[in-house]
Amino acid sequence: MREAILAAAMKLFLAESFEKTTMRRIAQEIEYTPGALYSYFKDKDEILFALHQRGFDTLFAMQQPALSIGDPVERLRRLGQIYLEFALSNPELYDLMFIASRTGRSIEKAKEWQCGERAYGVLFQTMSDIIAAGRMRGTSDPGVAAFSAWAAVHGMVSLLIRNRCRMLPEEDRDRIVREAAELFMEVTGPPPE
Amino acid sequence: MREAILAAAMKLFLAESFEKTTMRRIAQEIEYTPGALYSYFKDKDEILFALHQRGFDTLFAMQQPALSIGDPVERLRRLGQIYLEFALSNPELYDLMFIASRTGRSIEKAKEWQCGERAYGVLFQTMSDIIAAGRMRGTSDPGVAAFSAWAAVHGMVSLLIRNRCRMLPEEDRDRIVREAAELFMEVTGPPPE
Amino acid sequence: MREAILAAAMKLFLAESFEKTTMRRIAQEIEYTPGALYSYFKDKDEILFALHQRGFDTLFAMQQPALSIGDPVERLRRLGQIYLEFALSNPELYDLMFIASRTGRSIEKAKEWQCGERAYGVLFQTMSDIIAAGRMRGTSDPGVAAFSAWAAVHGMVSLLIRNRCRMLPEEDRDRIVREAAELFMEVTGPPPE
Amino acid sequence: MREAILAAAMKLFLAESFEKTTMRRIAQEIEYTPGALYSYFKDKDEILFALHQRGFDTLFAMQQPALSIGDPVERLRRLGQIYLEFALSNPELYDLMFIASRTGRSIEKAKEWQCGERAYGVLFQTMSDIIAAGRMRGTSDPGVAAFSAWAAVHGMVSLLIRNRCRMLPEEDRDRIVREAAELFMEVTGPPPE
DNA sequence: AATGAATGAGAGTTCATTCAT
DNA sequence: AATGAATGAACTCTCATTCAT
Repeated sequence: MREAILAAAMKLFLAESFEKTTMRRIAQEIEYTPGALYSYFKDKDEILFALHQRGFDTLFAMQQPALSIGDPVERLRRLGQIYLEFALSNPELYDLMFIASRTGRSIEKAKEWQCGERAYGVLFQTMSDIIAAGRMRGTSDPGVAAFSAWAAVHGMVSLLIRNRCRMLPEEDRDRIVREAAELFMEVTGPPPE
Repeated sequence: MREAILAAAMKLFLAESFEKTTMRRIAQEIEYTPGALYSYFKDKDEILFALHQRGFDTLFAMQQPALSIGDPVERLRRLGQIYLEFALSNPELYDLMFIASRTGRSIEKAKEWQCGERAYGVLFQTMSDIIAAGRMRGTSDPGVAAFSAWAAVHGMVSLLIRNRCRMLPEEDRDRIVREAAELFMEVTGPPPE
Repeated sequence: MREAILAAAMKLFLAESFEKTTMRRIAQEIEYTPGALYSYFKDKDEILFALHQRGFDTLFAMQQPALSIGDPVERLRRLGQIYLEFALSNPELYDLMFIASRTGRSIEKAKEWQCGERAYGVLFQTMSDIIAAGRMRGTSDPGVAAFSAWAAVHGMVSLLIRNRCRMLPEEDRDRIVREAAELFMEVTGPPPE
Repeated sequence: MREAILAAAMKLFLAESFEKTTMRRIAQEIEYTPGALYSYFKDKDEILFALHQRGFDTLFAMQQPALSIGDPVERLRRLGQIYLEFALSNPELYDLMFIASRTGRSIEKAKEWQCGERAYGVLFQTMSDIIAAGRMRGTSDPGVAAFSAWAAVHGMVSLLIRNRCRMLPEEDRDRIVREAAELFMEVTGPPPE
């Protein structure tokens, strides 16, 4: 039942826009009255927050298989692919998680980004490992490296999602994204002898 | 006269926020009535679009000094710095240009991104030069290289603007951004002998 | 069972406020669902009305000890004190009984003020006694005297409850109320020789 | 124009109740859309507050002729009559001023009761004069005396307005009110020799 | 070219109440 | 007798927009 509401909310995110996802429309979508939503969620924020968490849970689950990869460079490559896969197959969810303006307090709360930070932690650890292995070219600060890597994939994804890539021919986008991600991998170097 | 309207709109944009830039407030700012705006602009979209273009003009102007830098790697570095500078000192405007959902159809029009593409062209050309000079490590496709570079800076900026960086200590952000940008420069290599 | 509902409603009434006493909260208080209330009371009005009556019962009970006071002037004084005590320690209930606009028709019904009139009867009788004893200064009409006395205390109470007494220093209110009530007693005179 | 809105608001106070006077209904009354009201008043509070002030202005104006009465006891009597006259011929306005629950902040503000305190000041001064002339029986505190007198008339009026006087025969009410007010005058005494 | 007045749609939210189960 | 789920109407307020003047 909460399920149906969340599904409707998500659908509206996708079809329309973040700002146009109103309580009224969600209700209309599931053919209920607006008031009914308040039996399941305290307010609009709580709906948004639930979607949010759902997204992070999904992302985290997708990351798991990569964690067992021993070579940290290879692990980074795989994490990047997973991130892209997640983002491009759940664009509206990604939008909510990483792009949308925060409206309510729910997203401001400390708790909220526990999930976000968990995912970030995975990346940070991988970068530390790469640096420790002497395989990072330009920095020895894992914070810098992690942010840089995250930004590289987020940048691509968010340009695509918010449709700022008209200059990339539609049919080449997949290839370009893949190769651009691979290009970023050049910041890592070969193993030292 | 359009000038005054746009100036007022821009002021609100920069000072306050995207959502608070209402027709009422723009009108109030220039001490006119809301209705008066409609003599100069068809609707709110058209004002937004004009701000848009103005943003691109500014960015383009800021890029100019870099164009005369002979070494294309150095030119790329400078272009990146300029981009960051533009974005971080005009966050609301940057938001409108590169992040905001397109609300109206005016921004959907083909014409729209002529300006965006002009700025992109500068980057593309620089990447071509780098590749031609044999200084790009991982790719020989200037489209891939340009997109990758753009995504790297856009990613950082948009995470910052939309406030997804709580894990970065406030006081380190500037440094981290600078170093992360520099890290990306590692995708370029030394000149071949 | 009705009992529990009324107790909960009364609790909310006394603790919070008239407007916050909603069906939802009453139900929540007794850990039932809102709908359940409708098995015991036709509607919200009926609950309000029952509280009403309960208030009058309480007031009437509080009045009892005073009735045995032989000296009617002394009895009046005591009745006034009791009235003030009741009102100021149950302000929300007093509000419902004597100030609130009648919302539903239940309170409009003739029946309703039987209880009110019973309390009034006590006062009326006391005034008659005072007049009969030749101790009322300005009138020989017990109706006039009773209304006047009631109005004197109700006036004070209702100004306090509805918060129109900002000009009285907070710390003096109790004293002023007590002395103002005593001042009214001056309308009675000494026993004739 | 503001006039029409205030008139409609007042009419609703009278016909329905304080709480049922909504923006929608006011708008409907004057056959406008709700939004239109916001051109003339910032919000609902401001409408209420305007009515409020209007009431106090009227009351204050009505008090003026009495101020020149030299004998303070006579002046008090006249002020009481004026108060009753004001209240009973503007019951819904009186209700708003002295009975209605305060909803918004406007009535909470300090400024607000300047007008109320002005009217109270007139009464306070009169009581001081009476005490100075040695004509007050039971107290020498003008604060007590003023509050007591105010409460006496307010009590009568508010019982009448909120319709708690079913025990008074309709046709006797005027007389009873008049005589009850006169009875209160007994708290003043004859001039000392 | 500009105003003043007004519209109409829509926002989130809350409430008393109903009714099949 | 009681629940769970839902309704429908109401609330205040804001906004882009229109249009006669």
